[in-house]
Amino acid sequence: MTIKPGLNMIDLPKAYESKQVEDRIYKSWKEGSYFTPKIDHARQPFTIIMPPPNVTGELHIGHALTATLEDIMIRWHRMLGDPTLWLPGVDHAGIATQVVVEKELARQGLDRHQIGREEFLKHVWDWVKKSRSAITHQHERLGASCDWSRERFTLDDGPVKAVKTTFVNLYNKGLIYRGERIINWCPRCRTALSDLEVQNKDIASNLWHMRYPFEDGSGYITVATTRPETYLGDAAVAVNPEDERYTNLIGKRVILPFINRAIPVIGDEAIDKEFGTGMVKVTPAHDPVDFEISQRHHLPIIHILNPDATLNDNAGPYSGLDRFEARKRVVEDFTKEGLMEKIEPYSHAVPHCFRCSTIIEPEVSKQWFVRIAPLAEPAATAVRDGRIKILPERFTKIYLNWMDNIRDWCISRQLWWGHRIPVWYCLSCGEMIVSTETPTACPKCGGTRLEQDPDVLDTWFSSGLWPHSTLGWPDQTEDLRYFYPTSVMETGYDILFFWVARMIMLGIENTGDVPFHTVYLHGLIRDEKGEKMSKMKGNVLNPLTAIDQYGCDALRFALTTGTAPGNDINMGAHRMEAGRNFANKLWNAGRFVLKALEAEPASKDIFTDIGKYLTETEDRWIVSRFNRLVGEVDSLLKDFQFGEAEKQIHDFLWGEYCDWYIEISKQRLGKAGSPLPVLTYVLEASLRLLHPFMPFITEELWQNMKERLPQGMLEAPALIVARYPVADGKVLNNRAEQVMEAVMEIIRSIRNTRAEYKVDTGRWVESFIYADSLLEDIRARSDIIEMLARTRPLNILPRTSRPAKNEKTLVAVLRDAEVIVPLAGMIDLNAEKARLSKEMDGLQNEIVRLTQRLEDGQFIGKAPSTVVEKEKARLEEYKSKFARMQAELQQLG
RNA sequence: GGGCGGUUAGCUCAGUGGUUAGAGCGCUGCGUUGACAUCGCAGAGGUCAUUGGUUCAAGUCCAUUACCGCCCA
Repeated sequence: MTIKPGLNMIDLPKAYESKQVEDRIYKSWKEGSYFTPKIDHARQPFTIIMPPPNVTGELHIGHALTATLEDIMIRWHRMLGDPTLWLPGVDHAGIATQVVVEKELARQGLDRHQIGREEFLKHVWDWVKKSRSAITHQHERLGASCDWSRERFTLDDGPVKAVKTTFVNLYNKGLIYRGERIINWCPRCRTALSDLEVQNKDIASNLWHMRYPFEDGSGYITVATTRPETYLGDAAVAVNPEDERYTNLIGKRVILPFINRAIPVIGDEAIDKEFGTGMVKVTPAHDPVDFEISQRHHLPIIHILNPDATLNDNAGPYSGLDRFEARKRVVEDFTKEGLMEKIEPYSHAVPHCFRCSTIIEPEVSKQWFVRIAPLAEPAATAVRDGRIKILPERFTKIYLNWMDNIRDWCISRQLWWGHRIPVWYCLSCGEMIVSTETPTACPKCGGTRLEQDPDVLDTWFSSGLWPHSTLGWPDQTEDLRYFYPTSVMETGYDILFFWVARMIMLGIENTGDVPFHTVYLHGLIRDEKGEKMSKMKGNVLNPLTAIDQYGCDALRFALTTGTAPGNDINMGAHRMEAGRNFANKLWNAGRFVLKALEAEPASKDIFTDIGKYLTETEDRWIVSRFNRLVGEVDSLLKDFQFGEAEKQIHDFLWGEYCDWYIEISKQRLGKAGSPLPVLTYVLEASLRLLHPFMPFITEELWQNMKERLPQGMLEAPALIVARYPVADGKVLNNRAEQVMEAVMEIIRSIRNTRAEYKVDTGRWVESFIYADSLLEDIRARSDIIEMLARTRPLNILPRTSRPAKNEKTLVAVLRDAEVIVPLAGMIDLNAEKARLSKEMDGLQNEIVRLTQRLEDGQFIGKAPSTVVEKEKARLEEYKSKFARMQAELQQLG
């Protein structure tokens, strides 16, 4: 189908109005079904699985960057003709969503425990429905050309089946186990967390030196700790067995004050002799290192905390207190009794919940774990041997370092929202049943009183299956066979471990093949001052607000242009203004050409035979420059350098097409030998080149152009499915480029002179141009020089006819010409001489440098001949220029 | 403690060994030229953090120091 342009020429507004364009264009793309690929087994597909945004609420600016970069790749490949799939989806986001819905309930005065699990989940599903449609809408606003017909949610039947199947398989292989280990407990979320979900922050605190009296009354020992309240759970005091100060103490017993429990002094190599007093309290239930010590010495594990981090009955007089209040009281009591030897300021890393920033309690707990090393090894190998390439490359080392030091992954969460662990316990005989199907009876005793494990899985467990679960795994679907392994995984570097690493591990485990061939990691978006965006700081940039204000294409431009892969981006109004201004510039260039197309009938063979319309030097120049650009953009895109590619397109359109070609074309428009075919050809192809980056404005202009051209000239029904430009080496034209460089340089030098001497804008000035090898070519374009430099009469003469003496004139010595502007009575002769001398100094330095280089046998011998030739040419050019300047200087007297 | 990144114009940043290092914004001057003032023309502004090395050639590669930031423990 074709897209009807929204506006007729007469209504084409002077400024680009994104609001009049974007929704209409997006709708037309959807109606054309352009986002859904056609499976073609003769062709290699290009596939991106979109990182599923959390269903917690709205997209933020980071999602906008993800969507933009992925859309650029997707649109580019679609235009290359590849079967292109971009599969969108949403993540149920266990903790985050549960927290959001709990807050909603709290506003209504409700608590999830009051309404029960089933009722609570209904509320969550209501939330999910609303949030999903909001996210879809936002992606549409961003111009995301993803295949909505394949959209997935992590709690859809397919992904659920994938999760259960994976769990059961890993369990049967012995790679999932249930055990009592130290985990990270968030007392606010009231769930276990994985090591990755913990953020360590340095906190200025104290080191408390506490005295424990010996049981036999022979004095006391002193231990140093950062958590004095945990003394209530101490099972021993440990010293390094090689610490001569204390070896005699090993085997003695000390009393824990106030609770009067006796514990032994033990020796263990893990103790750092330098830390504190060299004597360390051992709290097995609440410290990872102490837990390991307790395993080695068979110490009892004494829990002192309730799930909400109040102290339990083991805490004796302190039971019922909050952990921080307990700390205060313990310190007070020890101090009162003379048992606090000293308190010294001490800064150390304290674990915090990544989600709610509450201080985490390490805690021994019975949880489900993935035995990860057997999965990590093939995942590391896949990157080491290049089956998966990580960009920017520096992240490879970070990835491998993490993989090589990986620790078992705690996957159970004490939440209600998520994938329920597919494990049942027989209440009759205690048998554990691990199954993808809900069992009806215990296979061991036949009992029917079965209870499913109440916990759910870590959200990242299901995310880790995403590239294959979305395509249908464990079923061998056509999509899975055709699109897997996918092409690129594009996401932020902040979730390299959380997500990318786990997708690689689980992808290889489940399918035997890598989930994607390339990992492209983008940076974080910061505010204009380079600070991290956060709701707390109030410096967040809402993508929809930005789109409303500047337009989608402007936002996309701001997010991707002039940025380096993997680097953080400072975003703000200035960048988006630049994007909007560029869109407006392009819009007006389009208006100019479209208007001309309405006035002049277009030739039918513009796009098939542009060669015959290249009548003037500037035509050959712009077409040559454009095709150079196409080649450059092609190699940049292949190299994932999207920002640089976009910048070059921008520079060409603004700096060459608009600033020069359009200006020059005005003179010939509407006459015989009109440049309209060239204007049209270059604009049309430029729109195709730019389309992946700025899809809306390019489509709108392209449709407007299509409507104004004879039927069939533009074959594609829409720009989104038009062919991406391919560089045509036959139209590259060095001579045309050299001549135009000279012409532009001449124009600039005259304009420069006019500005310097404040010649009125409207006034014509006479000028003389002396040239030799390019003389005829320059003379052929004298009308351009006249018009753009406002110079008349313009005398273009051979160098041989240069008079021996000037009057007081202004002189510019250029690469291929000298320009003389006689401005009688206005010239400051001394200033002119100084300017020339200064320029000659710079030139002289270069001449010396180049001469030395070219006399250096090493350089001649080792540098590539093209470089040597280039340098020789430069030297000649500089010498010539220098000599001509010298002559001019003498003439000035 | 280990690792990584950054340090380039007033600001924010590109620069993937080979012209006298670029862009956007800001700044200065001029401008109502029939695409565009969301614009045009012209201009000022840099010892590419430091020191040393590799190379015919270094902003670019290697090492060092300083400062800033991030990740891991």
